[in-house]
Amino acid sequence: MSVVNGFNPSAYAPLLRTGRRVSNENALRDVPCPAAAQRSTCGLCKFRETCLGSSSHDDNQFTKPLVSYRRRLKKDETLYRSGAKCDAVYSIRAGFFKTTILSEDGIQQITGFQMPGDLLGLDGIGAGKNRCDAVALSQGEVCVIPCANLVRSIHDSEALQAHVLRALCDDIGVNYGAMLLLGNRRAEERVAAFVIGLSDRLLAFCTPWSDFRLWMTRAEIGNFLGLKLETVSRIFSKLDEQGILAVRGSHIRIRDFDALRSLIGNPEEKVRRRRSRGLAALPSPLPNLAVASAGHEADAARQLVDRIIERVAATSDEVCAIS
Amino acid sequence: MSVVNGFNPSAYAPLLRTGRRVSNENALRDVPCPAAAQRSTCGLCKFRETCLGSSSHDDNQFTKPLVSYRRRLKKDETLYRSGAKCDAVYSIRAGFFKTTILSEDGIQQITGFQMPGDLLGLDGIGAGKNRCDAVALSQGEVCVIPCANLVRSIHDSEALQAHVLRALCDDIGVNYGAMLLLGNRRAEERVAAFVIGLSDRLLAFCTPWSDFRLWMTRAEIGNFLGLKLETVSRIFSKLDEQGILAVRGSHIRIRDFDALRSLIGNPEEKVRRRRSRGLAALPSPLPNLAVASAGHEADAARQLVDRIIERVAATSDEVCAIS
DNA sequence: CGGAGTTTTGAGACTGGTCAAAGCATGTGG
DNA sequence: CCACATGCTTTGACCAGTCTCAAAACTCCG
Repeated sequence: MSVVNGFNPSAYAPLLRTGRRVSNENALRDVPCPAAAQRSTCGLCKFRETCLGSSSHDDNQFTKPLVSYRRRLKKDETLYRSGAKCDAVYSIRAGFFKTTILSEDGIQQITGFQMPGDLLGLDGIGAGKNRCDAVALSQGEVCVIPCANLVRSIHDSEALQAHVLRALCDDIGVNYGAMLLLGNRRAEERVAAFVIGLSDRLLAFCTPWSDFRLWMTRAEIGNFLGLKLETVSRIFSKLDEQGILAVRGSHIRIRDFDALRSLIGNPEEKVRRRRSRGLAALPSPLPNLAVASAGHEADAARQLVDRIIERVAATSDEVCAIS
Repeated sequence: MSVVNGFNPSAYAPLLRTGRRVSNENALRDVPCPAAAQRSTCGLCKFRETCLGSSSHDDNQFTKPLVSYRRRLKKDETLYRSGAKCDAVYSIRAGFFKTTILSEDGIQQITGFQMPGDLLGLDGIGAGKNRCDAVALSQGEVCVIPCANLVRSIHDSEALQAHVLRALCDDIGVNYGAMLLLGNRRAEERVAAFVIGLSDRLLAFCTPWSDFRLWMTRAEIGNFLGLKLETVSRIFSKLDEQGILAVRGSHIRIRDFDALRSLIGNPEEKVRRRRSRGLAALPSPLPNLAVASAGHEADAARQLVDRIIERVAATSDEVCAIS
């Protein structure tokens, strides 16, 4: 680890203290476990080693700082717009975001939800233009990494190059998962997978995985999942009745994780129907468990172990509340 | 252009001549315009400048050859498997391919169809593992680019780095388009968009855009589009009846391109219903025409002009048949 | 307390899926 | 060269899941 690695609690503190608008200062306040979030914010960042400049140990040469400044956003504020020149990439320090595309005939599709530790705008560096709109779902803060810095640094540092390639490829993997979800899953499965996916990512971000806030509206969830908001609402209600989830407005709690997970491959009594002809539901010719679930792959093992440990250990839901 | 740029007609000729199995030697025979295909194969390749090594003019240093060898595949042969170590990336010289992912519970999703000029396996370089299975839909041939070569060369050549980033980002853009298709479009729109997309790409690949072979089965089209094969078949039949397409088995002809295109935003008399609430169908707040249609962006202008010229000029369908 | 936006819930319509059977195309073997 | 087998495609009838429209309930905020 280099001395200056970007993780500096004091640099983070102002975000907690400031906030002229008390009502909207929810970027961290609403995260059930602010201390944990604070602790891990820079630790999750892919560029933490080089963000503020460091004497890079792999190339034996000095690298200039990646991050030029930080930017804070209010809820509903747009970070960047599709089609605009991509002059920077962003690493999320705080807050939740969505990215959307807009078709020629005005149809909007949410392509993803992002949280602290995620990168925004990386998909624009290839063409030099942003492909999405990025909008804050809550108050948030991002580290601004100018593309010029990034491209230069990619050339200088093999580690950084690997990071960027990795992030891009992971993104593609996540998109593949989304395509599978949209193309092959019924509504209930999609919602279940969505909640599980959120839970997984929140866990990596070190907040409680079973009890969190949905930063997006039903309409946004539905848009992302290819469903209408009413359908999402109905499924939430149904899973609530079944005791699998506890949904109260924008707050959700996973009460039976296994049941939730089992919804995905086994849509109730439809199972016996599933031996259909055609492409779907092959009896898994080779035991390929690696793909299509999310974007984990190399860290998957470690994360999975962490998750299992935490989930098993957590008989109560008050896991992170100690801090 | 460097002297050795990989485009060498004599190197390509063997593929045309060989073929112990007369019946399956259809990689090029079935393309309506073999001469055009041959002409453009290497010209479309993103690595044509450096594939065989060249004194790169942007870095003023000698670059080692990218492509180590070529590999020929029979129909239904697997180029690489998901989860396997990604030791190479492939540039398609001939033939058509599909990439698929397999979920943990055995559901398969086709993530894309590839044709000459496209890259395969690039999404694996980040994690070092392939994320998809890649399978040949026809006899084909690929240039094998070992990852080691590629990663080394990315570091040496800024142009190549840009190419790779560009290809990855374009891939992401295409995936976004697919998500929009799967999440927001009805069956007829999906099929129409699929045919148009194929046509566009075949045109870039310099084969007739209006009259081509569908290399994939109905089941594969349906899987890709999130529909069942019967639905695809029904829609083909319907568009055939309407005189928009002429579909005979695996051969398709676009008879009314404008009508086909107009199907996408305006699903018949549903238009007036479309003033729905929620996220969909905003009246296009900003005229953003850049996204979500396909992967073109920088070359879009040129390609578009070409396309329009060719499409307008082509009163008959026998465009490329001169060669 | 009132208003705007979000969520829930219901009733009915319709798209697309499911199952089934017949029609075709392609390749194989006699 | 033809008959047959296999796999793909087409078409029909029926049904289920999801969408649409509508209205009431709720939440958040001024």
